[in-house]
Amino acid sequence: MPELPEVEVSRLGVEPNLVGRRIVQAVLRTPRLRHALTEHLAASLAGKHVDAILRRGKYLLFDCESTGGGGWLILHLGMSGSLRLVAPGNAPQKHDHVDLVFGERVLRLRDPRRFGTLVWHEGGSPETHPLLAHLGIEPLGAEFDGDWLYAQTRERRAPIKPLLMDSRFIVGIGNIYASESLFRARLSPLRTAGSVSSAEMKRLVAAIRAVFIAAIAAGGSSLRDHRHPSGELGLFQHGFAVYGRPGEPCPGCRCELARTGGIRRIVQSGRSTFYCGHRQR
DNA sequence: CGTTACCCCTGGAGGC
DNA sequence: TGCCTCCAGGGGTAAC
Repeated sequence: MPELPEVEVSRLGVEPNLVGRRIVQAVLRTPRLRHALTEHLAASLAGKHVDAILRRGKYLLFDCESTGGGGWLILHLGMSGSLRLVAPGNAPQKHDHVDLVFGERVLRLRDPRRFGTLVWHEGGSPETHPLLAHLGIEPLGAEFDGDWLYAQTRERRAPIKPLLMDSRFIVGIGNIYASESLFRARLSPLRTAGSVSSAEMKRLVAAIRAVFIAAIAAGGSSLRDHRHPSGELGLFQHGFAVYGRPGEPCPGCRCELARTGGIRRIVQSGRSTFYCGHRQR
């Protein structure tokens, strides 16, 4: 579910409420998500002071290094995970697997499909953890620009859309925002990465940034489970140009539905891709 | 290299 | 009402 914008919205929601506070207790109600939720994990979290909450790709990183026996909590929301801030005593609902109790407030993880991840990392930077060690470039970072993307893709014969979703290459772009970014850049998802020109790559970088910035500002996309930690719904799903709109007129080719056939749905690497074959070349 | 199949899970939508 | 299939915002592996 959550792609970079939803994870960043979650981070922005929890950061001002939790940084500087101490985890009194970790309540683990489910034996495992993607990884086991052990007594060791609960014991490691108890008593830790949260110094900062960072994001790397779709991972949230809770910096707890200042406490004795310190380390990092590494959290991934998987396909259906969401974070909520609730009051102590708030009754957990189905799929509320984890509570981090911070005294007068509780950080609650809900994840129906349980593809999420919660692990404790000791021994320095979380970048050394196997889950993070091979992650690619940050799309909102300064090093990511058209020149970088162009240079990195010259020998790539894979279609551009699945490449955008490859976290070893670039992080944070999931199935929704890959389609939305390519639409904004007017690039076909079927183009091989190596065939995309320098000017087109510049357009693509600008499109990815613009879509992410707009989505974060809108509170992310709430298709099923995503919420702002305060409980508010994200609104960006109303701003999708192509995702989930097969057969609808392309918002860039208005009044030409009969000629263009509207938005198409195809499957690439097992995932749905939505695009306008008329506008995106 | 790159693609496919399959796995981890639950739930919603739609056909019958 | 039930039962069936397909689909879903992620990511990992093995096989071709």
